[in-house]
Amino acid sequence: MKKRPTIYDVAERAGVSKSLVSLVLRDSPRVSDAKREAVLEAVTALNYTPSRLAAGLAGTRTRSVGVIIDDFSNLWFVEALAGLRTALAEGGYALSVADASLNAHLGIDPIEAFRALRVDGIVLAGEASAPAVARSGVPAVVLGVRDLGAELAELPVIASDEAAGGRLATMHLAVQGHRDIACVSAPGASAARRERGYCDAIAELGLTPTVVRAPDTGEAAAREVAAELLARAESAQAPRPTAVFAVNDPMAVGVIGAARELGIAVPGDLSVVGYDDSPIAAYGLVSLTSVSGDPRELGEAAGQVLIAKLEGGATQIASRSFTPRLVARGSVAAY
Amino acid sequence: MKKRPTIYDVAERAGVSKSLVSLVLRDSPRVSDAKREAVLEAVTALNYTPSRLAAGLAGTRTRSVGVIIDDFSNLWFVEALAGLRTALAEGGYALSVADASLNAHLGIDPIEAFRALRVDGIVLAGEASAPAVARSGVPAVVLGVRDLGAELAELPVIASDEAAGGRLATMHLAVQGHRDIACVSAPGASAARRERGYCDAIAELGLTPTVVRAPDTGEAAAREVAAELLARAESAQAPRPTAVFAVNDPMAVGVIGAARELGIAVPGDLSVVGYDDSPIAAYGLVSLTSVSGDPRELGEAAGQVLIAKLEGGATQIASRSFTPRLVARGSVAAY
DNA sequence: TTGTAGGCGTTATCAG
DNA sequence: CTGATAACGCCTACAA
Repeated sequence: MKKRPTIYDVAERAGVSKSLVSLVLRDSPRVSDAKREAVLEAVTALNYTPSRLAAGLAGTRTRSVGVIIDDFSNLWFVEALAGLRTALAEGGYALSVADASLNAHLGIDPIEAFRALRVDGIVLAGEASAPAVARSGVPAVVLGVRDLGAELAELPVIASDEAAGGRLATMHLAVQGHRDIACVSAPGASAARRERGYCDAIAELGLTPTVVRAPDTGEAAAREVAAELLARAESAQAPRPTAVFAVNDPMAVGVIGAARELGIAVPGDLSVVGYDDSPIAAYGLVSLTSVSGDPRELGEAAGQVLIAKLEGGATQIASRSFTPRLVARGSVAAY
Repeated sequence: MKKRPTIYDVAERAGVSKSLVSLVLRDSPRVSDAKREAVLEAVTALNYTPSRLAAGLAGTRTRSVGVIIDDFSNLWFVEALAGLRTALAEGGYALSVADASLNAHLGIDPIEAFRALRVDGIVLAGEASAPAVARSGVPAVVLGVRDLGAELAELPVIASDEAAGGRLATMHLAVQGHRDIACVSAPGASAARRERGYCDAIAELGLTPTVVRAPDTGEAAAREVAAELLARAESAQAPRPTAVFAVNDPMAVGVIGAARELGIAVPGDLSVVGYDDSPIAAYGLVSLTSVSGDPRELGEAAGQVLIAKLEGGATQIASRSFTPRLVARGSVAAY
């Protein structure tokens, strides 16, 4: 097994100095075409791949950024990641991702891992600890979560306005004539913001809020609490809702499932709105009206803000908020 | 902004030499407890994080492996990744992931990127080009796909026996008394293997195969072809199937959706089996019987095989095949 | 058990 | 424009 070719090998084969090779590789303008071609030829001939390790060590930066993701199984992150990649690719940055929940389970600190990698910047996607990242001293942006920690840490926050999304969903139902609109919520900062949007809208409309909180954000938990909510007799104090806003799509599917088991037709007898516009919402069997935060757009914005921070130097905080939109499908009917 | 502390700083503060620090960090046994503690104390006091860049450059390996994933949005990979992480964490390996489809779109070659990172090994998850990886000379294993390319390249393959899975699903339906069992398939190697399992089982049972292929692996495409399949009048030549095996869960949901639109009850008039046991299969609204390949177990196995290959030296090919199992839910009824 | 010296493959800084 | 030369931070013999 022969050793990898180095920049020396390339230089020798091309008949130039090592520095010239380095310049060509980072396409500096001040290189004669002849020499440049000679170098390029040598590179391909030797199947040479420059070492990022050495480059990072010697240079002032690694041109890499780390992304800390809460939970990979959330499709939201996948889209956001795609947006990030495209934005960062333009700046020539490579990105490496870490799964916060899993790494925690394994006893690994992703921030520490990224410091060891000497990443130029960090993107915090999800409800991870912004203060810890800020303390690490690595330039960072927070993607998708507007919480106190991030703002205290003075990190830019690129987020969807989830309260506005909750409001949007609720208003959509109200416009369809619904007045008994319930909210199936869950633990977590994200759910809390969506729920607050619901409450604000309800208050604004002069209606009575009904919030039930499932023990977790999954479909099964939502199905159970929804079953209870829908099964209760139509008493004067708490009439059965004619519409439900669930704080995420799986939970909305849980609500629909519960309704179906009780013989309540959707959208005939019950309208349902979800959140995130995940793939399941588009399934024919579900056809769920949902609020979309366009995670891809968020990801791109986060990448741009981070690049600006890294290259522009002392850029301002530059947080950005995006307003979600409603994707209407077949789970809502007029009352 | 002060510079990062280096191993020199730690050594100085602890009153020892740089090499001793290096030994402590890699917990070599031959270090006196007193010195060890002094070093550890200095490390935390200085908030020192060793540079993987420098370590990789100087050492004989980087203790990192790259994972090339076909398409992040496939939940299957998420589980497999978790398994990989746990297995590789035991060996002290860090892993970095690349998204094949997205990187291709951006014009980046993940193999090249990993070579630049000097990863010790590569895990190929999905239908990427095994030969190219083999050519790169980096030790690698293929996770989840048994195709010709990998075997020709003499890479270990850790895969679920998908043909067995297709067979399993079909037999399950046959045991329930179904005789007109159709298969809703799609393009791709994976679907092809599952479909072949179906065909084998059908042949073995002496039944007539009915395969319809959707243009892609999505729910919508499956819904359309299923609608056509189910709508056709009960002619002598092609009776309407009483059961359908779909090569993945979203497609199965598409089949159920099509049935519902046609007023065909599931599982009353039509039984459906999916594949992958994705989260949606467990949703109450869907309650889909599905074949499970246990991707997490696969991931762990792949990690172990790769570690063996990296540390054991000249280990054999050591491919491993896992037999999937059936997860029975509510979408199948006796005929 | 501890310390010393050399080198890993680049980039960056200066002279030519 | 081009070509030496010194870092970069660590590992790995080897010597003490």
